[in-house]
Amino acid sequence: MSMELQLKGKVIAAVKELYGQEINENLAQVQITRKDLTGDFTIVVFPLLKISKKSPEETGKDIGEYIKASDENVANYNVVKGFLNIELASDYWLKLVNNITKEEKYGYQAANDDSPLMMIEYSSPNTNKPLHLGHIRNNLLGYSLSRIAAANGYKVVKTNIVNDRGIHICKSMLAWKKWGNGATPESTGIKGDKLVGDYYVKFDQEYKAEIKTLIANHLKNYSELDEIKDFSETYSALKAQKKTKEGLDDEQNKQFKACEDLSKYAENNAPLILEAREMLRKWEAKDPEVYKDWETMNGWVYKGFDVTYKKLGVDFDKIYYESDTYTVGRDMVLSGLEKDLFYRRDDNSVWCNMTSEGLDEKLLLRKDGTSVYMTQDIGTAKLRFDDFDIDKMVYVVGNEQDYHFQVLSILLDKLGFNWGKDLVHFSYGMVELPEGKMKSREGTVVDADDLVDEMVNTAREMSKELGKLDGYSEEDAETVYKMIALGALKYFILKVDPKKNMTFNPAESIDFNGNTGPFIQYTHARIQSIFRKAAEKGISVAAEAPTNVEIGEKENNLIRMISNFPNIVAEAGRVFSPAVIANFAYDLAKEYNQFYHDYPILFEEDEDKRMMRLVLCKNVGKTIKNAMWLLGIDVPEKM
RNA sequence: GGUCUCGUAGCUCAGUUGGAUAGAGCAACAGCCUUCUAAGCUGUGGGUCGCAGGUUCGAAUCCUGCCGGGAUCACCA
Repeated sequence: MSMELQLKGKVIAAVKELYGQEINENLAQVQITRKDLTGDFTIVVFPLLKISKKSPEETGKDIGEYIKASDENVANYNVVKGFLNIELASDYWLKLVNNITKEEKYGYQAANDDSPLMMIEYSSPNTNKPLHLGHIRNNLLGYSLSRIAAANGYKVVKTNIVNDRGIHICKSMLAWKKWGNGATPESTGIKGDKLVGDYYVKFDQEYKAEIKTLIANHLKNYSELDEIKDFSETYSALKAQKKTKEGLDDEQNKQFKACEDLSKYAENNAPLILEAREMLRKWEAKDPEVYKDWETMNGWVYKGFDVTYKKLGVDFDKIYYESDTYTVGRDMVLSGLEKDLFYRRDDNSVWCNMTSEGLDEKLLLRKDGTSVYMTQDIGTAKLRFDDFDIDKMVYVVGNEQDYHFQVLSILLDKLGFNWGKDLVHFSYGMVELPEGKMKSREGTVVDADDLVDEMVNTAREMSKELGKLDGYSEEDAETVYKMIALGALKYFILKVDPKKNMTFNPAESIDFNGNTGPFIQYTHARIQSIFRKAAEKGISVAAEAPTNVEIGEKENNLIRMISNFPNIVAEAGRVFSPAVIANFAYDLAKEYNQFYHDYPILFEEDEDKRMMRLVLCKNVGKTIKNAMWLLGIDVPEKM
């Protein structure tokens, strides 16, 4: 039982003994003492004043005295302004350290055959463009979550759903057919996912041009727009004004409606989009030529993705492809239709009425019978359910999809999936640039490969300048550069509360000093260096620390922090937040560096103290390593 | 407009079930390497926790209203 719980029990016992009243356990508040005050645990006495009918100071003293007398681990206590600080004996803490030493996987709970299975979906790329910074956040969060879940005793299956079909894929295929002249990754030397992405952009440019022409040609059909000079200027001006408080007057409203109509007409009737839709129909009909091109181009993209995934150090246990799941989804929807869960409109499209759940009506199949996003997710769920005995399903998907998952949860529940109702949408915030959202069509995205490469270059330059890896082979040094670069990037992303939007400024490169991954990695390397030096001096680290020495303030802080690590892991698992782990690792590293600066370790003359500190260092190193593993960050022996 | 979400130092972010004097890093300035790795340590300056009420012994944290940013409400995925 943890000391926190023990103290809680003591407080309850003390109140009963001293004031003759049974209290609810949430009145017995025990927390970790603030760093700037003396003590290890703090009991808040304010909630007890009504019962004690004494001043905060007196109440604190009463309870402090009782606890000190009844627990041999309690060395002393003090009362400050209604807060009772309990000080524990040195040997209590040192025994705790010796227990931690025994656990190599300290902080982790192992899964067994009966453990619940958590499936975590993350990444979910589209095969029409390369991965960017937004995907990086998704991948890093998903990967870290899977490790945190594993450390909390879950069986974990990491999964990926590849959006490999749909109109967006047809767009890049069509552009490549039209303007590609048979270009391949081999012929151009361009990475496959980027090559395909280039044609997606090309499509968009040509499409926009067609829309413009169409609008110009049809402007005369709209009498409301007779007078205007520039269509897009007028339209966006009206849009802007609609958002303001004044809004639009009747005349402007008519114009606005006309703009909307014309714009919609052009978007739906541009030759390119008609061709792309035709291509999608052919694809769904398994037209051999279209299908072959589709396979070829997706093949290029997968090769490109593999490179990026490897670079990021993420992987999957099972990959699903929408091209396999969308028909399953369609069948599910049709069977739901038979059971009257859904309904068909006159135009043949299929819908689900969710107004009783406070939501809208949701389209499940288009009038031409093709699938939409939601249909595919239903099919994917079905296949996963067939493949695995899922207890908990977690979707790592951006917060722009909050509504989608609300709907999906209800649909899956209606369709009889027992985990549908409490599926977890791990909803994370967007990565924004200082000037706003990233837009792939406008070329303002931060490319994943470029970013990692740039970080590795910076890490290499910095290491060489500092000369820390002299004596390492080129290959070994390169491994460390990559470790540091990824450490910086991963920590930078993961330390932020996942549900919040975060800002990334590409102009200011990610730091390697201060509250960063390399700072924590450095701390680990520093600790390992001590053991190398110790070995040189012929000092071996004992299995147990002597418990007969007094520990200092920094040592006490360190022990308290590492002993709290299992609670941190549990908390991170409970709220699905790698940031909790990241902040812990930083605080621990920071505390250790202060200790390192203030206390001699190998130079300590008292042998027992020296040994105690060495054992403590060992455990701090292990805790840092284990914490960073949960973030998917490796720590070096030397840097 | 409806729904959701965020607002903490110049910038990027922490802040536990409500708890003590709201913390880090970056940037700026001033120090510390003839002892275990200076990617480190120490110090200085920097705050109306968006605003106004409310609940409470106690509010950055909970409630209400307002202001501001973002997302979403597609036969795009």
